[in-house]
Amino acid sequence: MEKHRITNQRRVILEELQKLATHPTAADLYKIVRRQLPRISLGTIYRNLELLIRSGTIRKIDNGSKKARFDGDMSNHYHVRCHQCGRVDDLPGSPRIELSRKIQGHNGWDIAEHRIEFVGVCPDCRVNNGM
Amino acid sequence: MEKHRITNQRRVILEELQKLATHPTAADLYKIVRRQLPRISLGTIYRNLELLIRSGTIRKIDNGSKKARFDGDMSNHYHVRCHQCGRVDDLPGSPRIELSRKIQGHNGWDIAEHRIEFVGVCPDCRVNNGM
DNA sequence: TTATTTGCAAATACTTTGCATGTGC
DNA sequence: GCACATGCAAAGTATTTGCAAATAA
Repeated sequence: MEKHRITNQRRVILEELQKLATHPTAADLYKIVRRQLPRISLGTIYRNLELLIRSGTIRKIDNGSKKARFDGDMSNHYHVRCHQCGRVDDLPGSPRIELSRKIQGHNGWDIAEHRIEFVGVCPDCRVNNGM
Repeated sequence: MEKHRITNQRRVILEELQKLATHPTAADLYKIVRRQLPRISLGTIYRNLELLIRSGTIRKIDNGSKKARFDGDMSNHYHVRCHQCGRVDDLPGSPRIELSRKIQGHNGWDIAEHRIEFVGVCPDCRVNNGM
């Protein structure tokens, strides 16, 4: 098992991520954390996010874009992503565990989990579109 | 509406993609198409994939990795992704259209579609893991 | 003390783009 | 003929990494 220290950088990164419901990108988080730690580097953001993922404290959201987004809420939930601006919101309601069970063993695959992502247009973009 | 020509490059790229059930990356497809068109460039692969997506002929699969994968099968289906090697297979069974309907209108979102991705370990990796 | 972590900068990986040339219609 | 497409190389964007200095335990 890896030995992890509680550095200021690590603590602030995690605190800020857990404070947000907005699933920030690494660059978003960099901007936010720099308000408290102006000398932190983007490399440190990435290294700590990676480490926090490995330790099961946070998770990375696979969204269509090239930029990864991060989620400090480890409870099981689904996401809805805006096709236009990339914003990701949480959805209420608990996951359908039976979905994974149903697929289990299909063609020799060992299924651990499933993700559901709804894709649409967020309220802000709807307004901007003039709807 | 855009005017598209049927170039050799475009035709071969589409044919090869539709021939495959393996959801290749752009680089995979580049390697395959070069067997027929040795002078094709990777830029042309990307430009044509992009154009074919815009015209609704193929689709991009959002998988966790940094490399995009492409799917020449536009029928509605779900995917299963290998956590270890990145391989993506199709799953049988038709999508649960009622899922999107159920979410529709949540918090002002306009939902167009949903995506389900199962994540696990593929048969090959299971064998390599000694299971 | 000392193994881990950081800041910085350079490197990497994938994708996109500018431009002169080529080609489908 | 000419608008669209290609090949090539350079640029762009997100992320990762090497290394000397800093620091938590």
